[in-house]
Amino acid sequence: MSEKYQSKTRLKTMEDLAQAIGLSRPTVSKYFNDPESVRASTRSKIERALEEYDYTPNLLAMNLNRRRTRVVGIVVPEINDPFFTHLIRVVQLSALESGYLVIVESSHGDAGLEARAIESLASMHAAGVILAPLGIDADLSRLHRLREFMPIVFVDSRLDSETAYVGTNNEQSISLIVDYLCRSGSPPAFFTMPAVNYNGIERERAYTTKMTEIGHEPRIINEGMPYTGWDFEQYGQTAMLELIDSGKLDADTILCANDRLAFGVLSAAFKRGLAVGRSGDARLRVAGHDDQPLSKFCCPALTTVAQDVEAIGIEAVKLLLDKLGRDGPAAKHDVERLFDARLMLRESA
Amino acid sequence: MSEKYQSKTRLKTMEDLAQAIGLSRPTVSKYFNDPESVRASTRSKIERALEEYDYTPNLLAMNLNRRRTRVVGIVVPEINDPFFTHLIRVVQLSALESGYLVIVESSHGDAGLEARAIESLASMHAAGVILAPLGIDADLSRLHRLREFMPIVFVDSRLDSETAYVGTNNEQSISLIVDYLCRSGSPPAFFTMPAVNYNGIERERAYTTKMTEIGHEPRIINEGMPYTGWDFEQYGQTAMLELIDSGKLDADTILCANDRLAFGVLSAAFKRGLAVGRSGDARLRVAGHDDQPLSKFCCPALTTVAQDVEAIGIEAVKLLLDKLGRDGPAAKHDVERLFDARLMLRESA
DNA sequence: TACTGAACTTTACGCGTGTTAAAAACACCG
DNA sequence: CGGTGTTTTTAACACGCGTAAAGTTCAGTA
Repeated sequence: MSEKYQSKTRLKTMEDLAQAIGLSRPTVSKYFNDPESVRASTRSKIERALEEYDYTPNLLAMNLNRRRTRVVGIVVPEINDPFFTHLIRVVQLSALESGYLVIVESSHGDAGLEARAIESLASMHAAGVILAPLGIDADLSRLHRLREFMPIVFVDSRLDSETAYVGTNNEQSISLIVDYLCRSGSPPAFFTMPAVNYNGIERERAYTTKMTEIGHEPRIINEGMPYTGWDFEQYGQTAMLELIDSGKLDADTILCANDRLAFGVLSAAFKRGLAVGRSGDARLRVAGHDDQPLSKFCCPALTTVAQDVEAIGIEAVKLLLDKLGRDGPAAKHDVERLFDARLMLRESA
Repeated sequence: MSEKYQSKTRLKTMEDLAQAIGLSRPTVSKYFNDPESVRASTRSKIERALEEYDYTPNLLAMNLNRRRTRVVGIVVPEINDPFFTHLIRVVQLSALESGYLVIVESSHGDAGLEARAIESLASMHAAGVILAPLGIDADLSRLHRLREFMPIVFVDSRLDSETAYVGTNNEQSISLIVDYLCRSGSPPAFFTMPAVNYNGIERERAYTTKMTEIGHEPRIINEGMPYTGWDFEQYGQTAMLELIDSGKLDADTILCANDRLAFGVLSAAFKRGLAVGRSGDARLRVAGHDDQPLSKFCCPALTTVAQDVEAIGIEAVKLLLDKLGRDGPAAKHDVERLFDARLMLRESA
């Protein structure tokens, strides 16, 4: 009866709990799967018992023999990237509300680990997976097979045009920042990102299209300085230093394909004593894309466009859970949901 | 026979696989639990079949009825913090090598979620948990009860002196950087961190002790500007701006309790046109603690001490797995393993 | 060849819960 | 009070694999 946690007696199985209440196990089981499915008086009996005893249903056993498991996976290519951790956070909290267990897996940039993570989720009959794919390196045919019997929602970067996808409208976001940059100064050159996924390609194309459309010459400033991998800041710094030192930096304004590149670019400019910003004495403007947590603490604070991570995460969960509702695992015409980005006007451009 | 993945026929249960090979299920089961435990000829038969068929054992079923589960949890207070994501990465890769499934949980700064995460791990009889506790807010008595029947290794911040702990030797790390700062310029004032866990307390104490020891007056520069929460950069910036604007900034050198505070401090200094660094014209030096991924891309690049995250993660896993080896879940005299930090000399101090 | 120990098969139970079908108990209503 | 529809109980099987015991086959040795 005591309110203190430590005095609650621990019950191991649902059977024990049922017996302590004076109900049958199936009834208690029904309660756990949907509290509304039992009579109100029964419900309050169970809930009173849950106050008094310390019982947590065994997640492994719970999900072993369900028609639809209450497990969803989220697989990200890199857990060191703040964008993905933010996404994980949103997905986890949002799925928790619907009573789902979220299994977080990271590929750590390795295609083998990505495959392994998905395999592992499949093995436990996860109800579905939210997948931010590695991109270029991912095993497409394998994913397509998986899609047959496990709902997948892609986020961040899409692999094909058939599967459900939630992400940022790169055309809108790039257009937004290009517009702003052109309005407020000289048209931007584009600092493109290492080819890890289709975001880079999409954004570069969006840039080119937009620039042409408004009558400017598009220019990729780091053309022919190829690099693959997720070490964006380092690449941004190295490439920018090379540009400055070789005297080939012939742009007043640089739009980076993502903020992490911009961090490197800003640090290179600082190292070489190049003032960045839109104030009088600065000769260079730098803008980014994504609005990472640290972007507002850059020196100078980074002007960028903010992806609506909250919306993306919540929508991805919603979409996945919807797919679970409809019984057919693979609907033919899958949804695509793109969210607009917001301009974050700061000091760097 | 085809090498192509998509042509492999998928087998659902271990029984199916055993039958396809012509072995009994228990033998195949033995193989999965320890490939060395079956005859070499049998092993190669199984491995050939695994090439030919697509089978992954069901993780839920596998761990439901084991004496010791092959599941370990890692619980972190904040998944948005690069230190923890790095730790997760190391732990995950290291545990994977030993055949363990790692379940990643984040408290998202909330004590209720932390309790829930641990409860959930306990419910699936996780073999053990690596826990970076929320700290101040954590429910100590609950954790002590848990410790009775589930091995726990604390990392990053300790809760008591009884339980296994792996972390950084804050005395050494602070001593190291204080020494350097005193040697190379005026003695540092200390920018302490919000009271989220014992790291802050330990580091502040280490600072005071060291300063006294070498004959300098210790000074906490943000004394009386209290704040709780994990939003370190923002706090660092706000507090520093206040210090500058009120004219109370009477220090040449600032040692921040962690890098994230330093990011905020640097950005505040930049905003106010205060040059930071150890070059001629700079009047202020700033140093940090942790060496986060972005620290080398700060403007100026942040001088700091690097925690040995790799070593900490690997040791935590090793310690946990060792505890699992010995049968008693709670050894009385638990180990404490502290790792030294390395000085990362950059431009900011 | 007989012997011995290791490896394997057979058989069977267990893990903790989901799920079902039929029977029993209950609540509500006229 | 009897009838009706809803809840709950009972009983049983299922999920996929771990594990144990006892019997069988196999390899290597005396």
